[in-house]
Amino acid sequence: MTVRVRFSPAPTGFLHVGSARSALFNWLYARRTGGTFILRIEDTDADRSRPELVQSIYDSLRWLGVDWDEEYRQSERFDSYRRAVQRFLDNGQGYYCDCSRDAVKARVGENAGYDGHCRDRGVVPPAEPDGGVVVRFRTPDQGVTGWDDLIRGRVEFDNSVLDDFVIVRSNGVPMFHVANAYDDLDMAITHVVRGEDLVNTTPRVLLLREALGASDHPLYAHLPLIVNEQRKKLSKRRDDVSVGDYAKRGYLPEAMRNYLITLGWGSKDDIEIRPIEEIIEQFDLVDINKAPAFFDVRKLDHFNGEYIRMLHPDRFFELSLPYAGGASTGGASTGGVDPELYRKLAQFVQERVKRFDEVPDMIDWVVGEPPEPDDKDWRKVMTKDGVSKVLDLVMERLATAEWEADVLAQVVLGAGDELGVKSQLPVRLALTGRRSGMPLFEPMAEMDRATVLARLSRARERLD
RNA sequence: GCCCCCAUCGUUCAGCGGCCUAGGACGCCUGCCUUUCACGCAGGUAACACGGGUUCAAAUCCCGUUGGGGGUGCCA
Repeated sequence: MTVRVRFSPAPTGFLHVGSARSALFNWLYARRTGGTFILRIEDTDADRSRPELVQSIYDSLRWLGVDWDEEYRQSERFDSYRRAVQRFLDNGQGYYCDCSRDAVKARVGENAGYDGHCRDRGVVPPAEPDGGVVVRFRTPDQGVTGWDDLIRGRVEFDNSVLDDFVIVRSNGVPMFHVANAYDDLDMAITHVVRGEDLVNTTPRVLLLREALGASDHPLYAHLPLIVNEQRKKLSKRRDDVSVGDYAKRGYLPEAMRNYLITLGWGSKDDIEIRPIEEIIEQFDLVDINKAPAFFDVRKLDHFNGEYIRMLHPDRFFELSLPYAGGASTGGASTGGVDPELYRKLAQFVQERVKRFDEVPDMIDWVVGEPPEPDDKDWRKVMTKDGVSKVLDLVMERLATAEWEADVLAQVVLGAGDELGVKSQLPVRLALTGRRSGMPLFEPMAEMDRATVLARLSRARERLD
């Protein structure tokens, strides 16, 4: 039997990292087994689905390198779902119910679900839609519904705790359970890999499948959730979760993909950062962890830095150039950057950024204006003995020195040696506004003499 | 309230009854390298939630406690 898995996002928002990981695990399993990976857009709720978001889901999946073999849209399959529901109605597994929410609550209280009030009342189908009449599914009163979860082991629910749930809304549109059960059956899905937040809907889907005549069920694998630092499920409101936003901030798709996979799964050999081909080779659903995992951006940053350093220099230049002209957070805006100038700086940048959006702060002092030095940095670097003297000497020699990196280094470091003072840091702070950053002299050689001297003398004046 | 699930360093993954005086990675700290920072390299810090069993032997199996999470919609 060939593996068929699906990723079924609802287009109600941008793809977030949790969904992306679900997609990834499905995709990994399909690729590992030579199976089929299906993208199924679950857009049965017209009020909440936004068609234009489907494109953004495509974009995020493609960005991550997740490709799909088949695609379906549930909004195009309503006829099938309605036929399925009609069968339930015909054989008594489904029934009409005209109870309002308040009426149910009045009968059973706040903490209980539906009480089966309309099971045998013979409520008739509404003349027109939206007359407040829904279709419910008759769940068994006894027995258990369960499955052997690939990740969690045996999970069981007493049928007595399962309410007769709604399968068709009062507006005539079938609920996602129906679509889900019908499609998994119709599409011959063999493995359902999805978030743990869906475990409790599984018995409903299982029951629906049986009502649909399924002789067996797919294997289920419920993934542990990705949580924030409060250990709560990642939320679109509270947390930074949109895959697209990470792409914009300068994360590499390979790094994001690799990191996401390490949340809940690890290879036996303890190697985390590795080509996707190796991961595909080693991946198996049964090895996935049960416990929720915290989305640690700092570790993502580390992965990203590693991937950035693995980039061919030309590729790094290409990918980071658009960020180079971005506004810097520390200093003034760098405005548009001359690509030829940036090309010379890129090699130094590549070695020390973890994200592309760190590029502007790295180069602003060469291509634009440096930020005002931090007071603490200033005190630490500039208030040492001899700083004024070194600055004077450096300026004097720089006025006539040959404008070339080696010479500049010699001038600055030489002056320091002669006076027995560390000269690199004061010059760096005066020039770049920061205590750390790229190597000093190569970029400095790309600046013009007047600008360099002006910055040095400005710092020198401040010392008096 | 009811249902379901989870529990190894701060974080993440490894460990699937003896190889564990618990390993890797991120973070943090120290040193080396070095024009600063970063990279790299060499070290260090730090965990089996608790209590009972089972067993010759438990981080690993069972039960309970505690703690955490998810669900409980005419959303998916």
